[in-house]
Amino acid sequence: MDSALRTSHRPALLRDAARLQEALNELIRVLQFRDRDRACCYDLSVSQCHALQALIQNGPMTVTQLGGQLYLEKSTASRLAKALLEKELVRKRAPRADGRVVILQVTEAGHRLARKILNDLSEEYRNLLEGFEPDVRAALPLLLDRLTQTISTRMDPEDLTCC
Amino acid sequence: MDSALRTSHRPALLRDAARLQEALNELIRVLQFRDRDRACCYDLSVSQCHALQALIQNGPMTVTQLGGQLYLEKSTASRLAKALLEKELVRKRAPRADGRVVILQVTEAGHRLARKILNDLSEEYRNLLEGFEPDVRAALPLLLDRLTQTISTRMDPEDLTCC
DNA sequence: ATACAACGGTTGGTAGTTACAACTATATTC
DNA sequence: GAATATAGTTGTAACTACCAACCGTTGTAT
Repeated sequence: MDSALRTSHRPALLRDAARLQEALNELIRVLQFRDRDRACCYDLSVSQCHALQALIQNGPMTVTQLGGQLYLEKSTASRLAKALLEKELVRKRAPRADGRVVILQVTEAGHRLARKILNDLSEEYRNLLEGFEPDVRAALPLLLDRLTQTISTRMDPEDLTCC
Repeated sequence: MDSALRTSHRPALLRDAARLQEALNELIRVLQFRDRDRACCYDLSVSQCHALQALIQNGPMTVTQLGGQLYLEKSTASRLAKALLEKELVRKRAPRADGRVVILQVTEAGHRLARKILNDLSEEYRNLLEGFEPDVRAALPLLLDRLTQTISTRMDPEDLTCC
């Protein structure tokens, strides 16, 4: 069906691009809204939650590395670290060779909280995924990873801050 | 392969849920970063850009409806509208029956700017999609729409602001 | 018919997110 | 040992967003 649009490749690609653009826009709005809504439940802001998860997924790291993980400027990462330190969800690991760096390590309390958040959220995603066919369930994360990877590497090389 | 994990259904579903959770987290970070980076190019903030696109996609609407589209509080939507009005990308349509409502309509300048933004972004997405197989290209937006739809309806009914 | 509740929108105040620039302290290099 | 580079922090400013209080319009009830 809809053969008029599928006769040539170009229009199909452009149409898919436009649809992807719209779909991602809508997705980002919904996710942001959900995250804003959920964050308050744990006495943690959205970005603090992301930081905590990044530290758990990738292990102890420096402030700058944390910023890299989250695509944030080092000053922003520093303040994020400060907030997590104050809440004692993270601690500074004994400095080693280089006296400048701060190594951030998730505390037991941090792990507990993160586990709780992950449990709650996974529960939600489990219910959500039940509405999808098993093969789609499995494919979805892989596809999203690939999409993220592609977008991310498309931006990295230039690194130009504007246009 | 990996039969230990696939013998029962439960673990597979939970594992997919966890992966989806991580994948979406990463995706949202990358997209936010990209949007922050791009916004400045058009003398438009990220949320103003979203508002403009929503008004174009869904036609003229009231301030509250705009807020609904973007998952924002009406006061936030009001200020967004104000900013777009000041930039003359949007105008107030002649009020009708109800003297309270303001109907927002995109101006010619607004359409021009939106077209430009969409063109630039579609160009990016076109290049991005070229790395994907044709069937994946077509499936991706549909899948994302479905995902968005599912997340969105999962939140609507409760509408509870916290926990 | 008039008081009053409901609604749409705006404004004030506040909190969180983020970047850029300037700064401090530690390391490296020549 | 001075100059330079690097890691992190702090000051400042713009953006995002909510809640609460408000104004004016509309609808409803007595």
